[in-house]
Amino acid sequence: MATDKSRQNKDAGVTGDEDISWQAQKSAMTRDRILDATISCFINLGYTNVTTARVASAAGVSRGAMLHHFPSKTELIQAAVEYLHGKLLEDYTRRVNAIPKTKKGRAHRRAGLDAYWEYLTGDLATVYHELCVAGRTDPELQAILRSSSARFDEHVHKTNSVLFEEWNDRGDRYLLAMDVTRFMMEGMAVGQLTVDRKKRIPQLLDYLGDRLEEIFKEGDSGAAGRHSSRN
Amino acid sequence: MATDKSRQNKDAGVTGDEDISWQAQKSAMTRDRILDATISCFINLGYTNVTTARVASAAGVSRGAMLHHFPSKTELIQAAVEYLHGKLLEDYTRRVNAIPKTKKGRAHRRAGLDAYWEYLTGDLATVYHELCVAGRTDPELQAILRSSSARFDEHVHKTNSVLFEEWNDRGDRYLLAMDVTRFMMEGMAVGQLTVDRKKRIPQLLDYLGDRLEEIFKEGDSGAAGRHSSRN
DNA sequence: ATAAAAAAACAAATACGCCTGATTTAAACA
DNA sequence: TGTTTAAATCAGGCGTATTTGTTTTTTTAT
Repeated sequence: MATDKSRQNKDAGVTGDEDISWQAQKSAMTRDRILDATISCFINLGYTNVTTARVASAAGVSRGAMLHHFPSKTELIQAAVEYLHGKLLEDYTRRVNAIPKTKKGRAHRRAGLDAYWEYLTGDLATVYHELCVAGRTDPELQAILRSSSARFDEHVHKTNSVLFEEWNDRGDRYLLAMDVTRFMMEGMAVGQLTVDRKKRIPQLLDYLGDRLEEIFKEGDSGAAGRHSSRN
Repeated sequence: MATDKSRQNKDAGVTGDEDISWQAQKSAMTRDRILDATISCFINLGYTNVTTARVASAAGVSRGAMLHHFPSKTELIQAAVEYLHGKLLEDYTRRVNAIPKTKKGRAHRRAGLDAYWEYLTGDLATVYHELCVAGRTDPELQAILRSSSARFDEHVHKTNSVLFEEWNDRGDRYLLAMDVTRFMMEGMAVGQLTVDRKKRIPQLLDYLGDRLEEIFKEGDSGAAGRHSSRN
């Protein structure tokens, strides 16, 4: 993977300084187009219904061309999963950064919850969840996911540290808040897969937000009022 | 294999009231054996890797015999899903009924949480979740699931009404408690699919139990009630 | 001109549904 | 009661369709 096609600049003095040949650019473009098409197929068809022919059709290339870039389906899936992780990170950070900087304190944290919810119910996270489920009985996919998810979790953790920076020195309470948030919202996202429960979602988000405030409030006023998280 | 020839009731006029022929019994037995094998294949192979040949092999019958009972794979899946729902109900009610009758009040409700957790992390619920995920891009499976899940949800609701009978006249608070419980625990169960988080699970269950008590305590004594949870 | 990139044809494997044949059971009948 | 007939249950093979990977051919860029 990561087949860098940027050689043949050895001594071609004629075209000289072009260390990235135009052919390599085009190749990389079709490669990305194929990966994008794979993600689209994940979204539209589901992981199990993805075939190399459908991906090639969606990408607008022939199967032969695709097999040239990805010699086997396994390598295609592997590259697509890494690509998906990158898009997940970009999606998540984009939503978080879209929170107005004017929001502070509780409103800021609540906006973080909403952003996380939008992220979780988006197509990318849905597909990622589907891949995790499929990985239960697909050791190959499981290995691919495991190798990529470590970096992903680390980056999310870092982003959350920024989001909840006023709290990330709380140790156990911080972990509890993260777990409660993640699990409850993931459960809500999964539950929405089957039945439409949009009406109760806002209420549940409100409730979750209140509980998070509570978790850290208790830690605050329990000992002494240090580190006021009011803003 | 397993051909128990227990049909010497041929002329035993004493038991003459057998209006169901022994052939029908045997047929129903192989039918159930096939359905059990299908569930096993769901568990061991995953929904997408289930083929008619594997099911027949696991059931110990030939594909021809299976096609006699289930003319197409779709009908097999449909019957297996209904069968799975029945087993899910039986599993859930068995765990709930296994709660010692000596437990009362808060301890009883907490035992209900544990039972629900054991149920959610069991093989059957895991497979059911997998089917729901696969149904996203499989309209046929989605229709099958929808037609069966209604009765299932209704029965679970009834069981929960017994479990939390002291609260099932609370309207909104009851719905909130059910949603919070279900979503958070489902999220925990899903999260455990990928990463092993067994260490934090008890703490989270404790937290969830406390929040449930809190929800109804507040509703009990208005805005002031913060007393210890009594029966 | 050469080598990469793209397209298309080809071969192998798998899975589903259908068909025929064999065995067992229930019923009909002398 | 014993025999025959019909129906159900079961076993296995065959053809078709789909998918994958390989190979061959054509196009394109350097």
